[in-house]
Amino acid sequence: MPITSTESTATCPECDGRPRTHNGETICDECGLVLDEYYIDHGPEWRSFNDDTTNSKRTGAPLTRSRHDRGLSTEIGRSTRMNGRKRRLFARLRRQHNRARISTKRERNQVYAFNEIRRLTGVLSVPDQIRDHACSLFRSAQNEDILRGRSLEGFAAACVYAACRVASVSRTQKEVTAAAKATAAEQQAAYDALNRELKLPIGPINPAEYLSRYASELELPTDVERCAREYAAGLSQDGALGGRNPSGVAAGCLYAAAIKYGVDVTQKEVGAVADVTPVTLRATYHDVCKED
DNA sequence: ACGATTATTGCGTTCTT
DNA sequence: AAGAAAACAATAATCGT
Repeated sequence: MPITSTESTATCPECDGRPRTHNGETICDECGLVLDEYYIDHGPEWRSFNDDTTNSKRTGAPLTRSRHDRGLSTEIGRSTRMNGRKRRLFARLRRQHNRARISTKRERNQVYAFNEIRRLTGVLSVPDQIRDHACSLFRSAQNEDILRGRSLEGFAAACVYAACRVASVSRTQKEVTAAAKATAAEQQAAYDALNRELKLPIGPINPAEYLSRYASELELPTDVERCAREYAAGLSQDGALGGRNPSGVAAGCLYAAAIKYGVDVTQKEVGAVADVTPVTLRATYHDVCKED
């Protein structure tokens, strides 16, 4: 999905400036007013696999927080004024209608979740392969019936996060939550369930997974990044990072490497991109200093 | 619920200009 | 000497189990 800045034809209600949509947010150029929080994808609809559901229904009330039975429902009422053939006919209709309704609801959920996953992977700019994996995770979740009572948005976010983890292209949970419609708690609940039921092959996060991303955000030279990678490898071999925040470890190694190469950055700056405080960053920085 | 890690805040110290 | 950055300590919050 392209992450582009596009001009909108409408003008900002506050100052008549030109709103732009960027990274999923529509923001006014002039006054910074956020007009639309969510990314609307006008691209061709994307379906995951060669599934045979060709006649998807896409009408009806918009899904809210998807508890199991919210959304549209049409019941065929029971009447005492019928009997005999007619009564049996309507019983059959009711049965079939309910079956059909459940199947379309399931499909609608899937379409909704896929769109959300698609939006998230776009905002977080992760590769298409991971996006597809996230969708396949969601289908597995549906098949295992672990969505019941939990929010769709949470599962969408959790699937994206999980797909990143298994592909070793980690984003922090915070990063995903920030882009997601789900709350942190919903995402957490969904991710826990996903992990528990599907037994995902997820090990501890290697701090090195964050290095290249942080390094490029700080515009550090490749020498520094490579050096930081060595530091991280050394620390993990010594087992010096039990239980530490991997994001903080990455930041510490990056900072240490930058200092060594005489690059001018502050702990505060490095901490900002890694979303940790200078204090936590310092902990591994000191460990690195002890190494040599 | 508990232990460890991390965030936050405040404050004296060190380094730079 | 002044200002910024790093260091340190205490307490609150959070996380993993």
